[in-house]
Amino acid sequence: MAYWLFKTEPGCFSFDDLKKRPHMTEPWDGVRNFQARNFLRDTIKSGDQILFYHSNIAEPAVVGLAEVVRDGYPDTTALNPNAEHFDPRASATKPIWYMVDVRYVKPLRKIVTLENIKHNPLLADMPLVNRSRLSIQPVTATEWLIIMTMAGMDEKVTGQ
DNA sequence: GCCAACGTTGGC
DNA sequence: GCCAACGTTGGC
Repeated sequence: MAYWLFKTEPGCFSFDDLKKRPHMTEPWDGVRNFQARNFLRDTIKSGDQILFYHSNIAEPAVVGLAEVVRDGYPDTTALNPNAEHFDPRASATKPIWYMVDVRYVKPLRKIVTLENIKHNPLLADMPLVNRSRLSIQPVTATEWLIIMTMAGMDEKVTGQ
């Protein structure tokens, strides 16, 4: 079981949007970056835990927890000419882009802002700090525990 | 809304 | 396969 940080612009898809459908899986589609694609296709597995991060807002922050419920599979929005993230290079046999399904777990008791994270030297190696544009990022178990503590979460390792 | 960082594209 | 131009991300 591994830990990840998934970024999203809340104006596009927010943690509340995920919460509205707690009993449905939400495909995490539209990722069009090769490094993030590789994580989605090869590394991220069902059961992995997710820090849900809101970007491109006044106070960017980790706001909640989610969980991967389906391993990577082809992102068919790339094949749909009407879809926002259509990619004419993609095909059914060579999908290029991948996605996973995630489910809502729970909000953090206190959100952990980017500013909070930047102020903690133990989190200085997070891609969020030094390679902020990567939209799907690995999180170490240590980083996860630190962020759970900052978030006021009693249970250090989540799941339920 | 500005702009720096940086990933991607395409000419050579 | 280098690298300049271009486009996008995302913090501020």
